[in-house]
Amino acid sequence: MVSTRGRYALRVMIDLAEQHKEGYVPLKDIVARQDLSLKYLETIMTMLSKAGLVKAVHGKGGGYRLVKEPEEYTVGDILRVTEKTVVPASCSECVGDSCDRKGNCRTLPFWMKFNEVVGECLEGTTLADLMKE
Amino acid sequence: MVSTRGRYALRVMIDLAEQHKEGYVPLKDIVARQDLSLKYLETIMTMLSKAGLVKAVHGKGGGYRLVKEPEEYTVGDILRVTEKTVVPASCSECVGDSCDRKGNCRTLPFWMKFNEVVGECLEGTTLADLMKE
DNA sequence: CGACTAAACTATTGACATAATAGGAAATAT
DNA sequence: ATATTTCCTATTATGTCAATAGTTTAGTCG
Repeated sequence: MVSTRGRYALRVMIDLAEQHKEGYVPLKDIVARQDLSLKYLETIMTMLSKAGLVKAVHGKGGGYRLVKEPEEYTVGDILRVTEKTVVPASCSECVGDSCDRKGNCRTLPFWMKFNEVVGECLEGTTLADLMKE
Repeated sequence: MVSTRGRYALRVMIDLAEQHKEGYVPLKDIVARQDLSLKYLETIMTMLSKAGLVKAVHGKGGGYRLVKEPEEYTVGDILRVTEKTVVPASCSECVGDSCDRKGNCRTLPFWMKFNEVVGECLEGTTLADLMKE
């Protein structure tokens, strides 16, 4: 389940995409438009900034802006930053791992498939797609 | 992310499906085959039993057995019992809900789509499918 | 009936993640 | 200088998960 943090991050990124031509956008403005807590969003933005998804500028006239074009961000790119895990089951990773049941595991193929389906949906949608909705 | 509980539940259900002709199977046997904690599995089995997915019989010669045929259980049926939530984002439910942003929400269509894709994968696979793997 | 077996119930523990808030420090434009 | 805005470092409350333990209830078999 995608957390509140991830859903907020997505909303903010869409907001930034819509203001993409306007230069740096202060959080204050985004908070006003999206009706979210400033303090909470600060922690989220710091994550996005550290991950290199947005560029931040301190001080007056500063704020955040996208580093790339909206169509270059997938939903997965964004959620991977804020969610502890996006992989739907830890088993999806146990292929090269220390799971002693691999080889004759009845469930592994399903988890792999599940992981693939979720991944396709996450990587197949960009910010630009969401702006059109 | 699907929890350990859900993954164990799926494994046990597959195990029960394989022993489907054998009558009631005590947890002790399953634990031996699957190498899981008896006490922890008890709590999981009680959930499955209360939900009506398996029938339980106390005492000597007792144990658990499937109520229906393996092909009649989808993975979703099982995970819905053990997972607090299988819906990938709470937004997927906010359609008829109190979310004051619906109507002009940029993210809702994506969450709906995501929910649908996950649902298809979960409902499109049965215990019988997993036995073949 | 009585011993045995197995599920069911209740409770507890530790670990961890999430959501949200708070105060101050560092950077930057005017 | 001052106002603005990001960044850093807590802290709190809440909730879930994973696992274990002890006891009770419900059947079976001799």
